[in-house]
Amino acid sequence: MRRASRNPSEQPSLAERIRHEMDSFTPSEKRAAHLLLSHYPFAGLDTVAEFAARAGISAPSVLRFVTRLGFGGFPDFQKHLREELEAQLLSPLAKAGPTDKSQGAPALASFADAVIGNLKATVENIAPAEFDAVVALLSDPRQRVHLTGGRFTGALARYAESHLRIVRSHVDFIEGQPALWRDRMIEIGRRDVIVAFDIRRYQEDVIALCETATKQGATVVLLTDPWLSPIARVARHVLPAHVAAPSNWDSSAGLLLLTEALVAAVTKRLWDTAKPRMEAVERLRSERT
Amino acid sequence: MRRASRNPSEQPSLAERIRHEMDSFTPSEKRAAHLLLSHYPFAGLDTVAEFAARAGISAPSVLRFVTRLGFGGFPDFQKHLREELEAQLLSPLAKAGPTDKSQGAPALASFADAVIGNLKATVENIAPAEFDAVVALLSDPRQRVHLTGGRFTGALARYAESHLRIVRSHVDFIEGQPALWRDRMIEIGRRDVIVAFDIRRYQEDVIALCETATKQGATVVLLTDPWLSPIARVARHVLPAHVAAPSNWDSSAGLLLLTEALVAAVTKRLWDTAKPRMEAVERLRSERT
DNA sequence: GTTGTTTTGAAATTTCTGATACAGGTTTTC
DNA sequence: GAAAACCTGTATCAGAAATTTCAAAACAAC
Repeated sequence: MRRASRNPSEQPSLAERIRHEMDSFTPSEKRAAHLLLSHYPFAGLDTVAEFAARAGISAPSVLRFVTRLGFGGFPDFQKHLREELEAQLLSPLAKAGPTDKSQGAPALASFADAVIGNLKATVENIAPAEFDAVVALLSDPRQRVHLTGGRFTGALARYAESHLRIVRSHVDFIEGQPALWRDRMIEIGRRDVIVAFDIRRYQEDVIALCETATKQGATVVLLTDPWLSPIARVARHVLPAHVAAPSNWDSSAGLLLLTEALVAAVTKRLWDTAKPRMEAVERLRSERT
Repeated sequence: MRRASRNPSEQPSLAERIRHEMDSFTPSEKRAAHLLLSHYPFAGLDTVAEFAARAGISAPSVLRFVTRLGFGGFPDFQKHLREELEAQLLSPLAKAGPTDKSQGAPALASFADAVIGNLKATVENIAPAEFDAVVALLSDPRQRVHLTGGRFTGALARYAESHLRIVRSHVDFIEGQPALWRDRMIEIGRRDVIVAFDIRRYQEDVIALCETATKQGATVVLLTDPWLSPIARVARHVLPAHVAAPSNWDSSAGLLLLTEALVAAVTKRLWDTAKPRMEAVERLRSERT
């Protein structure tokens, strides 16, 4: 056990220790640990009863947890949290070096760094007017909205659909395979919006779908990577997202960010009609149970 | 709108109020006030007795002080301090993003800030051992991997499936509805891994699926929010992600981050077998064209 | 299956904290 | 200078919170 320096910038934070010992905990202890880490350290400043209730375990389990961490009792534990918090808040260094990426899962941390970089780059490269125009389009109740995507991005289209379909009507998901959408195309026209997700290894069938829809007079919104899918040629609006990651696969986090931001904006804009819809859905869900 | 503006720059801090009302305090109250301000807000987080001793006054005087500030009692007072502290500590993240949110789409920029904050918090709260254990599990060719999720998170499960299915064999997606998976359960056993996505408004059918699978001897991996789905009780591994966003919906970006990081790690680990598989898929795709 | 071990929560117990009543002292006011 | 109003601390109480005990349940090993 080497004796680390006692300098204030160093943080042998309790959180770190917990993370490190996580696998040696019992199931109940893990629940306590997760709760604490998720709201570190505030979750631990409540009473034992409150903490136990939030973690979904019993009070004694909480006590055993803190004892296991080496504290004499719950008050001791809380005192430590307070002191740690105070030290961290007072130390200006703490703010400078936020993430202790020293050890642990370097893979996860560096991956996250890359993704965060993507998000920032994505936001900066989006034309605000373009974003707003898409929001306006998706908020127009007269338009019918269809979502589609490729092998991987299809999941994002589904994600968008599952939210939008609650917020407004006339929302659906179109499978990528031509055989599945060819027939529908006769009904597609000026009042339809196609939101297409398509990134590198652009997918023929999605491209074909958008081209066909455009010919019918539909409006195409494209979410793609910075190299732009060929769909950009026919798309009315294009929102590119950075996708590079330290992986053999691209990261879709930027696309998800745009998707969620769009959904949030549309929900806000249609709030008067969206709210009762959301409540109705909630009611139906509870009835089923 | 019940809640006053949540804007971070605003500071209706209790400290400010105390400073303002300072001259209307009695001598004892002033001592209490000074102590509190000198170590704000930590001095107030101790017990009444401790606080009284440090301030050099009696416990009842402390009680009168907090009552005078408008709190129902000492616990109320402490709760307020904790909440204020928490809000203050979390806000720097929001400010951190110096993206030029001045113009056009402030919605997008602030949304991105919140998401980035989520990602950081998510990474910090993941136990490396837990992450690694999940990677090992998903990299085990003897295990069969099944992915599932709820209304919204189902899309993430599909996203994971579409990647994993290329990297390794025995990967599939299970629809949430019990009618669709009940039959399959007879084949689920010790050699099966269920990766479940479940966030707030935890979904009964997904919970039921995991419980059933656990009884059959399967291993459950759970990706959830910090409040932990009930599935955590039966899950072998739990990876929580922060989901709060300035929206009527939660953000799944943290879950996506974890998903992509897992896929990246598994791909790397299984690279020897994954590479030929990926090439084969590529070949098939080009042939079809 | 059966046994031994570990984990867990309900309930009883103990400790301690926050709250209150009251009396002594101080300042204010006429 | 006396009375009133006001602070303040001591002693005490009520209640809540942490802790311990113990038996049931889950789990693992055989």
